[in-house]
Amino acid sequence: MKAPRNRLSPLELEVLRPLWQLKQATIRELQEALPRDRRPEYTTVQTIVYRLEEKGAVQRLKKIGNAHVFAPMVSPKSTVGALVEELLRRVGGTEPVMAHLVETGKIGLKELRDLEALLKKPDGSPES
Amino acid sequence: MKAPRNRLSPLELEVLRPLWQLKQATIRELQEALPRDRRPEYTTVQTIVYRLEEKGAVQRLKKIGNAHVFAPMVSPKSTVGALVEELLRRVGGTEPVMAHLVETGKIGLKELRDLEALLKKPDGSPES
DNA sequence: TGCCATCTATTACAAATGTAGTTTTTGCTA
DNA sequence: TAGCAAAAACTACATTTGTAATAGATGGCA
Repeated sequence: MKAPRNRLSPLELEVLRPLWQLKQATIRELQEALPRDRRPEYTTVQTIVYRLEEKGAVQRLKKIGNAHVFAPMVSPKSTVGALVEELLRRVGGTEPVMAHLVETGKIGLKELRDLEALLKKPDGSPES
Repeated sequence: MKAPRNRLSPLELEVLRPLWQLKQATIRELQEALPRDRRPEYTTVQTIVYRLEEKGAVQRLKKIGNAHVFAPMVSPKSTVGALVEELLRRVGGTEPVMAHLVETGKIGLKELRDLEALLKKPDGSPES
């Protein structure tokens, strides 16, 4: 899976995320996977899915009953990667981001040590 | 300085950044502060500055000759903070972000140790 | 086998964003 | 003080995004 042709809008990403979880889903399922508060109408989700399709981020996999089943064509990893890279460009590098994470306590000693340990070990054992 | 009323678009942030550096500047100066490649027309920068003004992110400070001088009304810290927070929401937490930074080598052992040291020391000595 | 619930496909539209042209004002200089 | 260069103000417009309505197709059940 590679990066989608275009950047994904916030709502597009919101719809894509449950699809990563479910591996494959209908529009109805994607709509219902969204939190009951900010859950758009069915046709809104439909529009978003169609746009994701145009952007090459999802694909029609098959049909069940009269409903299409969609599958993601981009991985969480590459998508998140692109978003992070974009942020880094926008704020001017890694440093301000790390500063924020540390200052707000989102990253603490424990997390840092975990990462360090992870770095010293050759590499990704848990191929999640 | 608090967070601006609304979120800043990418281009708005690009224009705001040199203003943080310069502390205060005219539209012309802001335009010229942008990299020669992607440098928009004067009136484009003007529009962006006006929008930043509407959003409460900058303010007219004074007039020099016939030109207005603008000053930032939001700090880099709060603005970057908001952007990072938004990213975290969008990708679902700190972890995927850190994973990306480590995997791409943007954060290495050295950086981790620096941060650790920084965390153990009470707090920000270098009030940059 | 016909009907209805459910989908699909198509169309719409306002707000935000990027981009810039045109018109009006203004301050300095000859 | 008149004119001009530069800036300010205003207007414009295509694209993207969020949001959804409507019209047309279809498959399963009575």
